[in-house]
Amino acid sequence: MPELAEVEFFRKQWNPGLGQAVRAVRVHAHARVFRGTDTTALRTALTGARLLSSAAAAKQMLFRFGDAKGHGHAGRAWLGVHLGMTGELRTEPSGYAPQKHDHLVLATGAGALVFTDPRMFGKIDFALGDTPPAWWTRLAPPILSEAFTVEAVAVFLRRRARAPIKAVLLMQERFPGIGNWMADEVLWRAAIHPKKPAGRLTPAEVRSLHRELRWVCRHALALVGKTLADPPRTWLFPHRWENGGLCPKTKQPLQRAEIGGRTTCWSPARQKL
DNA sequence: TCCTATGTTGTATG
DNA sequence: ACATACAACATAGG
Repeated sequence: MPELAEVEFFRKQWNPGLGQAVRAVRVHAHARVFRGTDTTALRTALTGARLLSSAAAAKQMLFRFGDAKGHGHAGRAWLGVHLGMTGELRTEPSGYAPQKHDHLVLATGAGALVFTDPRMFGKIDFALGDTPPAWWTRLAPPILSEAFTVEAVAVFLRRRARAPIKAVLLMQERFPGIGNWMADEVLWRAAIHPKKPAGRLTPAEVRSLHRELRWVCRHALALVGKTLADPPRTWLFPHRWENGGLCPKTKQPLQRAEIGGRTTCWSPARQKL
């Protein structure tokens, strides 16, 4: 279920482990989530290391580990987590027995830090070093940062002029953290049809898109990022998969179709081509 | 049985 | 080289 705000919620689920030393590491070494990752190095480095801090950006999380004694820079390690479609982080009581889809479990004095992912579209990354890995540093500027300007959006839409705006909003290189539900929510609020080619948005629509992107990110983080609760019924979110769902603004029927390879919901009374 | 699912990536085509 | 479209990945649940 993870987009921007859900990722922030799951990041915090490992907070009980902050400051704790890792006593043991359980790994499903051959699970797809470890593709491209050296699980032996991961186990060696994290066993005995202390969890120092965590951060979330876009749909990524980064956990920083250091020496259990807190001195020296030898043994600094970084654990990257992407939740894919079905990934979750949670903390279980000490002594927890890993279940089928619990691909990584870090046993600490404050409980077991669990990464679970049935479909395994998620990914675990591991790196040693004094500085965060390059993939983390190179993430696009957050939508809620100063660097995310109307002009940056306009430039990007011009380059993707022929693609439907819905597909363009899913591109992480410009809209980090936006996923299927947030894209639909933003377009609905901005009153833009999801099939509209990105290059055909008017300047006013681009400004509106930029404004609603920031609005949805800010409020999703405040609601979903705190408790994982569904957004209220004044949002499109709870209506989009309902049979006979109605637009909460117009009270007219919602429509669904596959756009940009993803099922998309919109309000025809409000979003026109 | 068949369809769907809040994601990304490799590959083919233009 | 760049932009675009889509199958593939793997599992569970309706």
